[in-house]
Amino acid sequence: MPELPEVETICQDLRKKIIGRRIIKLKILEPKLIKNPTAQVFIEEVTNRKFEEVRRRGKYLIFCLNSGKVLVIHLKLTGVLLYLLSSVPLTKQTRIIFKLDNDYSLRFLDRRKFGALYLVSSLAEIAAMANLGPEPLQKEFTFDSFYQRMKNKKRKIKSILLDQGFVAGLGNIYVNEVLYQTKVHPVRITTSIKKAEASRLYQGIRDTLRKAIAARGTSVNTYRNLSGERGKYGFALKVYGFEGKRCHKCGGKIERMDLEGRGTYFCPKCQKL
DNA sequence: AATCGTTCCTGATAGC
DNA sequence: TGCTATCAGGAACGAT
Repeated sequence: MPELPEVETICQDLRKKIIGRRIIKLKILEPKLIKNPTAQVFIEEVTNRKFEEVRRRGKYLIFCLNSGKVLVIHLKLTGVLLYLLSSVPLTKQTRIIFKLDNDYSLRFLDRRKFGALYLVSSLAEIAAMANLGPEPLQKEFTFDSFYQRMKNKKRKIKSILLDQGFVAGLGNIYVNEVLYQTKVHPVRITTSIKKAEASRLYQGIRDTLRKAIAARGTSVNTYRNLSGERGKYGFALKVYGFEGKRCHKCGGKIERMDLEGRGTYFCPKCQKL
């Protein structure tokens, strides 16, 4: 599942490849993925426009076009963006193709069709984006506000870290890893979290995200970068997907529980309730 | 306010 | 072997 480090990796690669490029043809094989205007209007407004800027906000990719409109893509669970020579044969999971003015295409693949594309005049038109919390690697994400906002809620720590309105960009893999690293049980209630623990969480979030970006993301599943390569952070994972395996800190067994529909991995000895 | 269940979807896998 | 049921989960949504 692409989370902040994966989307950031794609974003960095996109900047190098598509800035200044014109979209000369757009093929939508799966119109359902276009959430904002109709697929027809989307095609009309994207075709012949140039990519001027690419940015990331949370898990959203933001493409500013030279028309002033903004294309937004969320990869959800299985979305993949590939920059390929247009002559490369299409694969089965290809859903949308942006043919560029240089023999290359930007292709959106999505095995499970959960992805979402929008074309808007302002990001505020996308409600979920308007409600996004701070960017964890930016200045706006301070320890004081992180701790205060946590204290103002009465929720499970794992739920709140996954909440995009609390902090933008974390997903299930990195939240499991951060909680394990910092020895905080996923079900701990935010009001009971001590300042020292919150501090470890805050640092852990930033540290983990930075390292994962440096490793170009995690490819547990379908994630691939723009060139179709896997991220290397999967080798650094310590709990996610390790049910029944030994905890490398205490030698105990990693357990898995269901928390609000998400696979939740933890070491019951290191992460006490 | 917080949580729960449901929906979207397909491929991998477990079980028979 | 080959079928079918189950599971994975980001985020929106409605209900409790």
